[in-house]
Amino acid sequence: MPNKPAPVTMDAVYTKPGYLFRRMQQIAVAIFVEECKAYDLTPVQYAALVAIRTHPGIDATRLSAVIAFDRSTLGNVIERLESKAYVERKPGREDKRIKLLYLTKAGGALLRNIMPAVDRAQARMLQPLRPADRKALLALMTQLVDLNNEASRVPLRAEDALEHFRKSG
Amino acid sequence: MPNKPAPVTMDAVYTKPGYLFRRMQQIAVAIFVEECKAYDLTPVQYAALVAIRTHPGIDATRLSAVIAFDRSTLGNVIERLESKAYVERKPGREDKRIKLLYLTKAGGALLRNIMPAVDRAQARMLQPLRPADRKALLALMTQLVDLNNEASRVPLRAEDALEHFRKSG
DNA sequence: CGATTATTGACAGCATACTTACAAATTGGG
DNA sequence: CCCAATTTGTAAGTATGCTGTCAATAATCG
Repeated sequence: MPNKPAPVTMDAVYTKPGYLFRRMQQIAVAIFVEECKAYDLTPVQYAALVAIRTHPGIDATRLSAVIAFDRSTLGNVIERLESKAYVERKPGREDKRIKLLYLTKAGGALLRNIMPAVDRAQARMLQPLRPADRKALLALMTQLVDLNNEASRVPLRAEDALEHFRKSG
Repeated sequence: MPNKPAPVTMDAVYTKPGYLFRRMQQIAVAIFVEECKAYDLTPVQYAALVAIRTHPGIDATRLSAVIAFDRSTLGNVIERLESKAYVERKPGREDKRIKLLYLTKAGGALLRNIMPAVDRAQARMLQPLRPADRKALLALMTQLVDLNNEASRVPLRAEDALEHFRKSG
């Protein structure tokens, strides 16, 4: 029996969810960076700043759970934010291992100023769709990300992290 | 006039498309790597192999357009595929600058063998949704990626690339 | 034809994203 | 209370994904 011939098209890639998610992430980052280039801030750095503003005095491990980042990656991200003077690290009083994270004044000001650019970026990502389709896509993505949470190596642990944080903070 | 107080929640991140796309990409890669770990192949390497199978003798620059990868990144990807003996680089006859890419026998065999694992991975990504919602999400993502094609730094140029490739190939 | 321009692959550098490993510090069980 | 297990930050290693630049080669225009 002859083997099936190799397909001539790229459909094994183009029509698959994995490719579409990679491609859309690529596009989303490009749009974000373009809209925010006056502030020299990446999407990841923005998310970290928002999380630190929401939870002042959080430590790096809990922060990684709150924004679903790898702990190792986050170390470098915080270093860059610290070198730009948007974030401060202070040693923990009770636990000498941890370093508590705080926004500086410059960090808080940056977050306030960058908001319009971030909003423009987020709007542009869905702009090509009709308003009803934007809502539908957002709802489906929210659902899917939530239901697949445990599948990623660094699941989002917003609630757990907060609870633990309140105890020791 | 008092300023608006800083929000207490992470909604400025969690509910935004940028975050959802990053998160879903993270999840998609984790699922792909897990299903394909017996083959030690990443999603990017898989896409490159499929593209080379579809267009034997393509050069690196055209390949980057066919899978919407950065040209610089692609160099390293090809190096890894070459060191695993899945891909061969041969100098171009007419144009001495280019290096033509071909699948090796091992590369072709790998692609055939890995297909079930890739299919499992792609299915798992959408698994938590109801079938109708899977179709809807796929359709919306396909639309959005296509309509936003020019927004990314490395737009997909499947047709252009192919045309140019036929001329000189 | 000859000079400018464009293309190709390579390299360096920065930023995410993950793995494993490690030392220091803390916590829990016996 | 002490030892074992755990937690925390950090580091090294690999892999994407982007920015530049560069030299060699091609293509084009005057």
